Amino acid sequence: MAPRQSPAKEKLIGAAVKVVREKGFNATSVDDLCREAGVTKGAFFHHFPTKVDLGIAAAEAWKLHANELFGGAPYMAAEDPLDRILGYLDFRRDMLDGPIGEFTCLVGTMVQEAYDTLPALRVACHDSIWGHALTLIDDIEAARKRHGVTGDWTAESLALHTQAVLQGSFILAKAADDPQAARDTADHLIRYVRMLFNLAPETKE
Amino acid sequence: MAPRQSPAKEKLIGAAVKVVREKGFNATSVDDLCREAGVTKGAFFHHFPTKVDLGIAAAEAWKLHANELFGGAPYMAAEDPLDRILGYLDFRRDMLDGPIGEFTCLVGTMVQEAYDTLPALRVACHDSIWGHALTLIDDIEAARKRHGVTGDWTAESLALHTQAVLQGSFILAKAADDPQAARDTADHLIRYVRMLFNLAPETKE
DNA sequence: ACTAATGGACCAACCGGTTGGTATGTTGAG
DNA sequence: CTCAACATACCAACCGGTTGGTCCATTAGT
Repeated sequence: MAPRQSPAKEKLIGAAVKVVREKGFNATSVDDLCREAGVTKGAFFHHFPTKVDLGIAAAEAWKLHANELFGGAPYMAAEDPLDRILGYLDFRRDMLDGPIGEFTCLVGTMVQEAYDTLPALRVACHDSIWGHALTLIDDIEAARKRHGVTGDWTAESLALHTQAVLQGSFILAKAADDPQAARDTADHLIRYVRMLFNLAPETKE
Repeated sequence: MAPRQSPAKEKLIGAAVKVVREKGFNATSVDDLCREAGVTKGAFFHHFPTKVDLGIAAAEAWKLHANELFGGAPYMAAEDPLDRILGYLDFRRDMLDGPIGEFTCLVGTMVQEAYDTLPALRVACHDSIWGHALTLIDDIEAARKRHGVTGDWTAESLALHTQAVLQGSFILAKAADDPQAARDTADHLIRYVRMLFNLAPETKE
């Protein structure tokens, strides 16, 4: 019983998350992944038929990781759904610090390389991004009702917009080799959401 | 004199812009580029010492292309700098249509793969993005003065924010294999800028 | 309880094709 | 004649993936 997933498989997924975020999917070789995971090539192809399949598994693991990380964060305990949304955005902004490979998005990186050439991986990245955005929609809708906010936009499009801004902020951070521009753009996003909900601008500390 | 740059060089840069946008930098081989450009490998390495150098040249060409395209657009004739900004954003949104590889950003794609492994290419991508954002700053600053808008943000950060949102919208379009989500996020950006300048929401047609 | 068969996890060595890059030649304009 | 602009042929390294096998825990037969 207790099948307990084989350690090599988990180690390879973890290695993929780490190395692909640094080097991209195509530039990461199977040997790179095996070296990082501390397993042999035989083990790799025992668990994954192709390199793309590991990418897909990593995208799925990434979605689970995100939903666990953000679903269990302290701000999720707030009673007002708007506070949960603003708490989420603050949390995302404050994450934009330290080494760039440690706060950027695995699936956003992969889908840039895969969208036209590796359709199965593209779908896995889509599911990962949309799956995370989905967790925001209910709170956005609830906050809208609670605070009587109307406007010509949908909860889904705003949820996706937050993800787009964050993905774009990662690109700025990578281009500048500095997370400051990413934080600035996250601040604009926060300002926008506050304006949509008729809140005063964030007070500077 | 009119040295007229050698045709093979121009053709290779054009091929790089096209193929790298579709497949990414690493997945694009030198042979791919030569085939697309209709030149031989000898011509390639006659003009570019390495593949990365072609990437850098393509990033520079991309910046020139962007500044020409947006600098010469009709909305640039508007007298009010705010109208130029809003015209620019509308133009960017309306571009989000057709095949994905034809409206996405070359340097945004490349820098995702290059930021940690190919520093020279990362710098070229940075210069390309920042160089384009720079062209927006003066209008933002002028619009701010003209319309008496204050607020806790800088013209530079807003210019970069517009680029981040667009880059993020490309990722959504690639993930979904559909530009609709990209247009929706561009609409949020437009709504945000209008709110910053105290304008009423865009009227639906 | 002992054993033989089964099958998943894993490994080292290897394979053919592709990669970025080079060496050497050819051509045509000034 | 010279020199830039190409073209042809080639190479060593690396790529994703395959091979044939070992180790070992579980299970079925007796």
